[in-house]
Amino acid sequence: MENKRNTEQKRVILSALMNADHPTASELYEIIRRNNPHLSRATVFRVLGQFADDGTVRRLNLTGSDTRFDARTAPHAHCHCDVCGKIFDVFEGPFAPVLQISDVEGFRVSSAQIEFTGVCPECQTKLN
Amino acid sequence: MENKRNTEQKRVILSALMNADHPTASELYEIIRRNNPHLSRATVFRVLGQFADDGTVRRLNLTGSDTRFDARTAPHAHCHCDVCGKIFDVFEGPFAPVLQISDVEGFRVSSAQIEFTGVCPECQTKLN
DNA sequence: CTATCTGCAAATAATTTGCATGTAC
DNA sequence: GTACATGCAAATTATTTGCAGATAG
Repeated sequence: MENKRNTEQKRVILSALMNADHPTASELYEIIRRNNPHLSRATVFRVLGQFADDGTVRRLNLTGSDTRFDARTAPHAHCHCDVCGKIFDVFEGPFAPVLQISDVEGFRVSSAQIEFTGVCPECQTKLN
Repeated sequence: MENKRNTEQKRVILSALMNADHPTASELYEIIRRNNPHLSRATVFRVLGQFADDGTVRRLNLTGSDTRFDARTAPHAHCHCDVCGKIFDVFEGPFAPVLQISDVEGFRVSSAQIEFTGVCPECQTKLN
């Protein structure tokens, strides 16, 4: 029922998301707006929601309350820096197998999210 | 600077949270309200925020956008059922070591969150 | 053509804040 | 006594929705 037509707006939104760093819907809207003043905020929310529902993008619920979006759909974890606020994608590591778990005590798992909170290498350096 | 005084409201809020199931601030407010009609919604938000900041409770960013709170501070993962919406705490499992990771590619980890999304055992039974 | 989409503005819902009063220490 | 806490209502902010006009297929 969702996301049936290929529109200019959808192309612009997806392309902007691929070039952005885990933005919220509003942040992405502000970016898009510079080159597409007519594309509305409601459309950004609507289209991101559709994309998330049909698996084109991932919806992230990270520290900081606002929902963020990620165009990278391959399983990966996120590292959220408390200092600079940046979010890093991490595809490999000892946690990787957890992203593949399909059963937890009888609970049938369809997807897993891992978020690490802390301080990124760059901010560690600055703090010294 | 935060959470300096031990007030009746803080005691009521913490006690209600310990008996509730990962509620949002508003959900907890509705519960508390039944027995404490004078305790205000703003106080619930304010106190939960302080408790989260000083480590008394955990702030959860799970699927569903609204921030939830958890009085269980020991490291554990969450399983979120897509069908009934219930959230289950899971303390043991192959993912447990991930909750102890302190370094991810140079990123200094202070805390980790793991959320599994899927269908709980009870809902699996109902679906058959 | 016509079912979908979009833009706009108004509506919701969550969370925060200002400020006067209350109270823990 | 005084700094901190609370209640209330108003303010903000994020997100959703209704609807009329635009457009993909």
